[in-house]
Amino acid sequence: MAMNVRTLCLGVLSTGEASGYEIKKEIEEGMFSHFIEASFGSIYPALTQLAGEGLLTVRAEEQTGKPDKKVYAITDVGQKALSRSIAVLPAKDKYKSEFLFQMLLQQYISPEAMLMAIDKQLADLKSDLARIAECRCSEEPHAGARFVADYGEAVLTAAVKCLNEKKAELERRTPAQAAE
Amino acid sequence: MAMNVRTLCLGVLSTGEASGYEIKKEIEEGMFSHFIEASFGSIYPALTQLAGEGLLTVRAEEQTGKPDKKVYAITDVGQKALSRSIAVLPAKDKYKSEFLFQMLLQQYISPEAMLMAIDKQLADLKSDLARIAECRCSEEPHAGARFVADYGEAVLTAAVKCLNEKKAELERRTPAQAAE
DNA sequence: GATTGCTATGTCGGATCGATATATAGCGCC
DNA sequence: GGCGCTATATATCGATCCGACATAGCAATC
Repeated sequence: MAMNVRTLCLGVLSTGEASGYEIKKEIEEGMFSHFIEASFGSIYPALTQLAGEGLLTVRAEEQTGKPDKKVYAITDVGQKALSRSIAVLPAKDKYKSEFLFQMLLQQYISPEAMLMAIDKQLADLKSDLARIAECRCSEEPHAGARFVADYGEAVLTAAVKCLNEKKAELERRTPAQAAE
Repeated sequence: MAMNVRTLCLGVLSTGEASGYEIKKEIEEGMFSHFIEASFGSIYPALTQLAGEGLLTVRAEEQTGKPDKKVYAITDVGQKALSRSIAVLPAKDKYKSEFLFQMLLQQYISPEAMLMAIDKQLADLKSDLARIAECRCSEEPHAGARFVADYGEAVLTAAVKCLNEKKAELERRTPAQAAE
C-alpha cells in the first residue's frame, strides 16, 4: 500500500473538500489523528503536486477576518487513484515510543524521573481517549469511524490499565517518593 | 528527549557491544523491536559519527566463514550522553497504521479485501506477541524488559480481542463471503 | 499599542527510509 | 556442477518527510 502524504491527502479529501490547513487539523484532531501524522512541509507540496496532476481541483476562497485559503476537492481521477491505493494489503503498523525506550533503560534514571514519565504517558493516553470520545459525538458515525474508534479505545484503555498497575507497583517499592 | 538514531545506537550498545548489523537485528527482533525502527542507511553513519566523537570505540573483528565486522562499544562519555538524553521527559508516542487508514475508508473497498486486511493485521499482532514471549524467555528479565514486555502484551492482546470481535461481526453481516 | 494567539501558506536544511551495491559463504536441489 | 536462496556484513544514495522558521492578516486581551 502506497501510504505517503499524497495518499493521505486524497483520503482526507475523500470525506469532503478542505484547505491544506484544514487537512492538518483533521490529521491532528479528527478521526485520522489516531494513526497518522504529517507536517505542513509535506502536505502543501503534495497538494500542489496532486492538483497539477489533475487528482484534485483548487478553488481560492476569500474569507472575512481570516486570510484567504485554497480549497482542494478530489476529482474522479483522484478518487480512483485513492481506491487503487487502499485496495492493496496494508503494510505493518509502525509504532515509535520514546517512553518505552526510557522504561527499558530505566536503570539509568531516577525513580522520580520514571514516575514523571509514566504520568506524562498516562496523560497522553487519556487525552487520546478523550479525543476519540469527542470524535464519536461530533462526527456522524459511519462504519469506518466506529471501527477506528473502537480499535483505538480498546488499545488505549489496555495501555492505561497496564500503566496504572505499573505505577502502583512502583509506588509500593519506593514509598518515600510516592507523596507527590 | 533527543530521540534519534544516535541515541538509539547508544541505548542498544549500553546493553553490550555489537556491530551495526547486530544492532539492526536487535532493533528488529530483540526487546527494542516493539517500539523503535531504524534502517542501515541511518545506523551506519550514526555509528561512524559517534565513534569519531569518542562516544563509542571500534574494534575490527575477523570471523571465519563470515565477513569481518566492526564491533562498537560504548565509552564513559557515551554512557553519560545516553543518561542525559533519557533523563528528559519523553515525547508523545507516534503510531502510524495503514490498516486503520484502510478501515476508516472501508466504504471504498470490498468486504473480502477488508477481511484479508483484518486477517493480516491479526497475523502481525500475533507474531508481535510471539516475539515478546520469546524475548521474555531468552533474555534475562530485568525490570526494564519486564515493563516493556508487559506493556506490549497488554496493548497487543487488547487489539487482537477487538479485531476478533470486529471480524465476527463482519462475518455475521456478510455470511456469503465468510466461507474462506 | 503591544503582545499573544489563531488562521493560512509556504520554504528549507537535515534526518531518515528504502532500495541497491558489493562481497563471502552455506544449503538445498535438480 | 551450477543455480538460486538465505544469511552475514558494510556502505551509499535518491526520495521522502519532519521540524523549524518566515510571512502575513486579523482578533482579543491587557
